[in-house]
Amino acid sequence: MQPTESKAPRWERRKDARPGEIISAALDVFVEKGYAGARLDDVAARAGVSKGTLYLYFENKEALFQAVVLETIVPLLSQGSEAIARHTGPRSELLRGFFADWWERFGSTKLAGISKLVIAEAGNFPELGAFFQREVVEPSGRLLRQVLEAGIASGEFRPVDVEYAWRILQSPLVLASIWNQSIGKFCQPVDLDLPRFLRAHADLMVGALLAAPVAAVPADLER
Amino acid sequence: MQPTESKAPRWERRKDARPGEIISAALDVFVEKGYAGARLDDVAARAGVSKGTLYLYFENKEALFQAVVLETIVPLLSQGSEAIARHTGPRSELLRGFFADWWERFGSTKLAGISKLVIAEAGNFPELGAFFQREVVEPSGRLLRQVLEAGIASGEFRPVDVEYAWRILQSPLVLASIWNQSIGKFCQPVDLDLPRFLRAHADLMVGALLAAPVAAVPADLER
Amino acid sequence: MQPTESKAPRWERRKDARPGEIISAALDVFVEKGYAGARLDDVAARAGVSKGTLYLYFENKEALFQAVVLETIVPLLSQGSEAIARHTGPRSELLRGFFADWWERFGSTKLAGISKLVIAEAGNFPELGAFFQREVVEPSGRLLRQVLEAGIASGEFRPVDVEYAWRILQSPLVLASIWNQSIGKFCQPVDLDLPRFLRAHADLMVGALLAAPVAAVPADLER
Amino acid sequence: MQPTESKAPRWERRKDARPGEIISAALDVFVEKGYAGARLDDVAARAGVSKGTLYLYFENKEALFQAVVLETIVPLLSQGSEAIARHTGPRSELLRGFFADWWERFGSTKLAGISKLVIAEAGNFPELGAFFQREVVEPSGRLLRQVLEAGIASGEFRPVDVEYAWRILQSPLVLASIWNQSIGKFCQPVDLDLPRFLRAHADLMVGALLAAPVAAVPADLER
DNA sequence: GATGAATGAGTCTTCATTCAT
DNA sequence: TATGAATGAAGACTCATTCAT
Repeated sequence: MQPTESKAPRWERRKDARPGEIISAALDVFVEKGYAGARLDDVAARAGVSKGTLYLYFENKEALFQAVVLETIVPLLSQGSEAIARHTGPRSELLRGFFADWWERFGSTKLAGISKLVIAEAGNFPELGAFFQREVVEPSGRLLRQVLEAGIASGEFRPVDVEYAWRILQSPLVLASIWNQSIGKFCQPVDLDLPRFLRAHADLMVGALLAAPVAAVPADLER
Repeated sequence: MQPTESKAPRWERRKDARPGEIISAALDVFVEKGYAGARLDDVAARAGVSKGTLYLYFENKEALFQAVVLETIVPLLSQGSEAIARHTGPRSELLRGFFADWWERFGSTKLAGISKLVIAEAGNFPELGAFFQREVVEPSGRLLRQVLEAGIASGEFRPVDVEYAWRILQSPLVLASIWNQSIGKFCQPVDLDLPRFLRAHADLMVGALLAAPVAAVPADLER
Repeated sequence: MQPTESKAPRWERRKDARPGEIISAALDVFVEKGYAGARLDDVAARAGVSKGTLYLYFENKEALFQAVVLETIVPLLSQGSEAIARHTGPRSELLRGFFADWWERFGSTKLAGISKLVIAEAGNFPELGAFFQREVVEPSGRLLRQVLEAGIASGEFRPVDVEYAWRILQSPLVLASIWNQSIGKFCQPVDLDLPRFLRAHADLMVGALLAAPVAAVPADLER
Repeated sequence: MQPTESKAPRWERRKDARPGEIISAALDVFVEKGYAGARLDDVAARAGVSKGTLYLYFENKEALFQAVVLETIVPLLSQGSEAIARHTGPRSELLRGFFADWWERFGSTKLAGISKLVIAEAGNFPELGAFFQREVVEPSGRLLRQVLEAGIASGEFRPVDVEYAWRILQSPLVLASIWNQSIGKFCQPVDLDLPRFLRAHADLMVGALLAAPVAAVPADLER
């Protein structure tokens, strides 16, 4: 009847672009709904494909989740590792940079939602937790440990229990990022000043590590 | 009144005890499985009632979940400031004691599961998150802030950004307790030594605060 | 609005009767559609229950199928075993009776459809085949072997390879019953005379076994 | 004709060969998995074509299935009566030879899978069953009947109900071949000795037919 | 003609919720 | 009140079929 109407194809062939589009959609849905709560229908709809198409690219829900982690979080780790290798100058500055980068590229983004998700659902999906532990937590720990050990070796940091210190040092950032993805989304303390939080964290952690007493505390923080 | 009164009563427990028993069972199941993963069948079985009975006391799963959080968290709050008021001696010791207590009474218990659960489900239940923030996080923050301020005022601690420092100082414990409730249940690093972790935490945090160079580092860790 | 309409209950509670009703419905559907082709929706509808109800009584499709076999076929085996125990007189008569019973109670009924189903689907559902082999084929073989061995021991039958003979003797009946459940349903040879087939089978098989030559062949079978 | 002719042809195989290759692949898959269990993906892969190509030659799965049966069964039929015509000597030997041949050329081959498949699917494809009955079962029956009638006429066999005897005599072989294609694939009785089974079958059947007392029983089986 | 990416209806299974007893 | 049998909507996953390339 309407000759111009026949032009809309039922679907398009986009083999190369699909996986990325699906992963991106899946990231959104997983972060928003959690693992169990994420419906593959929703992922498909958001990616603009049909449900069946998901299974052309990913074996099942778990594989899709792992792909999300591998594609979005894991690449950050190698970036971090390069930054560390490149660095010259005091280790304390490297540490501050590391924390700042972590926050900017992970903690403040929706990727942090993945951490929250893993913590929330690891009880019911142990493989998820093990996967995240193996692919994200441990590698990221190795980076931080490396920095600490180098700083101690050079005499810049005092000797601390490195095996545990790396967890402790990053905990405030990790917890804050998780917090922002859950409770913080709805009831942010009105006056939360993120830069100031990051500064306070870096100052305290560097202070905890430095071999010599801290020299300068910004005057505006004096009570 | 009723001639049949001599027959054994069909239900023995008092109506008043039921909601509490159900909530207690639900706490266990929710902590163990998360919200979506918790099956009302399991809750009922653990409470020793039938599934239908749950609906006599709670409108639905969501209402039960809210009741659990409200009933189990509130009782936690009326403790702690007394210990602080009683304390004499160095503030650093008070701080170490505070952390040790927190871990023993909360972080290492099933109650930590509630934190995890709230974080996990706050996205779907915003009021829950707000409630937890208002009733748990902030009061506990006030205590810690009090200690820090007193230490700074007395010159024992260096001046730090108290408003943020309290979050930072407790984060490692909070995160560790949450971790233990999820991933840690299935893939604990084989050699995790909890006392050593607590010691490392207290050392680092006290080190971050002390105005004078650290004195308490064990000699065998010195380079 | 219509006061009399409220009388129809949404469903009835029939705990004891349900399993039997479901099994009966499942037998029909399985025989009609095969294992893979049987939809649990259809089973439920035919049993007059909802799909969920099936899962109150049977763990899954396979368990339902096994229940069908256990409830409908297995009881026949113990009946057969009793009949054999009760028998006195020539073994050839026992054998004729055994075959006649088998046909009447199994081969000519829709239970034979289960045999066909198992043969048809054992390739895709090996457990199904193994279950049937274990619960039906082997026990029924033991019965027949028992008869043969007793007949040989008494000198009534000539010595044959019992281990294989039992399969051979019953094959014509088994194959005919399977045939009737598949091809035979649509293209029965017009003049198939079942009693005559059964008689021919019994005559040949007894003839194959008897130590002495067969005495009487009915005159009307002569060419 | 076409200036581009010097380029390598994109498809090498002739159009005419395709249907046969597909049918051959489909035979394997159908025999292996049954109708419902056969995936067109597998058929395509085994035929070395894409799934879409199947639809160039066959309207749908059902049409492909029918083509498979029609193409593979028909060629089987133009054999056998010659062997019978050629034979001289006792009919019992002819019969033994007939059974041995049948097993070797059909019962023990993949073609037996077709019998199983037809029996399994005749319920859903009545025409298939009718076709098989008409084109395979009945012609093969005529051959066997011929042998029996000749043997009876010559006095070597006792007079039996030929019309039914031919079915009965071949049933054990037919059923065994079907069995091997389904349950037997997964749970073969450990000690099944096929030659011994064939010998037992021939002995029993010849024994059932011979007019005179059996002469051919091996001495070591005598009581 | 040939391909294979894309579709979407269909099926088993789970579980929160209802209601006859 | 208490029960637990019954419900039915929802979700992960499969695969025959279509169609843009």
